[in-house]
Amino acid sequence: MTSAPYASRERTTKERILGAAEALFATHGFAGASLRQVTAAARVNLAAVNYHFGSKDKLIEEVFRRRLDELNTRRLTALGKVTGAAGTTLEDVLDAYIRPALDLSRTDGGGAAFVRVLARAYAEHNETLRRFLSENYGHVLRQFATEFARLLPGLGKEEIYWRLDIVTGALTYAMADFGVIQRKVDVTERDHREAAADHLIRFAAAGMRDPTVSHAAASH
Amino acid sequence: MTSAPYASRERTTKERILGAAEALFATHGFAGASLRQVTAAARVNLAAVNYHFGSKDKLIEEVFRRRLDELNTRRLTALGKVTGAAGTTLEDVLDAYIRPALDLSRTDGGGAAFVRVLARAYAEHNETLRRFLSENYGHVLRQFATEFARLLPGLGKEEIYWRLDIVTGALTYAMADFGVIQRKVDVTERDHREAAADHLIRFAAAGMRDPTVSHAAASH
DNA sequence: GTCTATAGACTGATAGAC
DNA sequence: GTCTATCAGTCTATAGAC
Repeated sequence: MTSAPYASRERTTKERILGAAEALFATHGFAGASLRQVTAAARVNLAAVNYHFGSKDKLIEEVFRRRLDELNTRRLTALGKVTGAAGTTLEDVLDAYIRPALDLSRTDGGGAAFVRVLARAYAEHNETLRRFLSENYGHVLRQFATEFARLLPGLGKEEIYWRLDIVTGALTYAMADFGVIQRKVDVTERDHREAAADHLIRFAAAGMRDPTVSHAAASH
Repeated sequence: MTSAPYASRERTTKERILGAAEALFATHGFAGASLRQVTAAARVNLAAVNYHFGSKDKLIEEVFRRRLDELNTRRLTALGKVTGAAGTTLEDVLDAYIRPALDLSRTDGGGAAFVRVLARAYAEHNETLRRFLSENYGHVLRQFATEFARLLPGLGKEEIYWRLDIVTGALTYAMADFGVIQRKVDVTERDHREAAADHLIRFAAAGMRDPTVSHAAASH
């Protein structure tokens, strides 16, 4: 990492702050990264954050919105391409759900940092943030659930959501590169993520397809 | 939650600090929870943390050690009971891996808070902490991998680790209760976690058992 | 072992010059 | 829109009385 990768002079002050904040929130967390660190990395004045965003909390919100809007759109576009088609497989739908997320994590210019910010957000367990995510992603999840239900007619709606939730957990973990599996020196970052996506999609497909239905689900 | 649940008078100052720290780190993160908040919740003096633990970082370490030693032991005990037996199924081994973790998350007296601390630790991506976890858990993971390899002779060692990593991701997510699935009012906390464990074990079993081997794995 | 008091550094936010 | 200077508050850590 170079000393000030977010200070590229063709970007605006606002964008530089967003980029620097994303990287520092990923590394140190929301509480752990100070506005002084952010503005120093962005090579802007300390007062610029409050001028452009109003407060630290508003800055955090903007960091999320910028990436989530894009991921949102890309997932639905991918789903639209396979939905309703005759030969659509479970793997196709899982691919539409998983791959844009893992692609984002290898995007140049901050995407890789953002997925770690997102993982932190889940860990934060913040109610305000959960509501924000649910409001912005709720309809995406519902569209995917509908398509899964069509492909897996043996499973009830509730069972579909349980399984989709497990997939999301494994995906979040994989995106943020939490895993114990260390990339080997002769494997590129890109190939490593590709391998992770393949493993995840196959694993998820097998789990989703499992015909067994838990008796515990009956209690709901 | 009562106003000062960790100030019970039959516990020592040290234990009260650990309990309060666990709860506050879960809610606000390591950087977000101050020693003033911790000592206030524990109803001890501010200086007591530095007297008993030396520093905030050492306190964080102790919060981890206390719970991980127990989880470690319980997983290996559970694995020992099913390992090598004639009728042992994949589900039995997964149960030994998953259930102690989810049990911990419903333990009275702080276990539920700790799993959120653990999830935060993963999100922190801290190298020191990763080494700490790897040193303390590496051998546990290896023992489980060996047993999975015995039950799944069609899969290579590397494939086993990829899949175990996915299971760990879904488990971490489920433990910390990140999921979008909200517990319904007529379902107890205990039943909800039981349902989550059942779903997770079945899903993981199907994923682990999948005979398909990724072509991407060949690049390793 | 527990307390008060405080050092010394850092925080987010803002007022006001340019 | 960007700057300096600063306020008012917080933080960890420690010295020293009891």
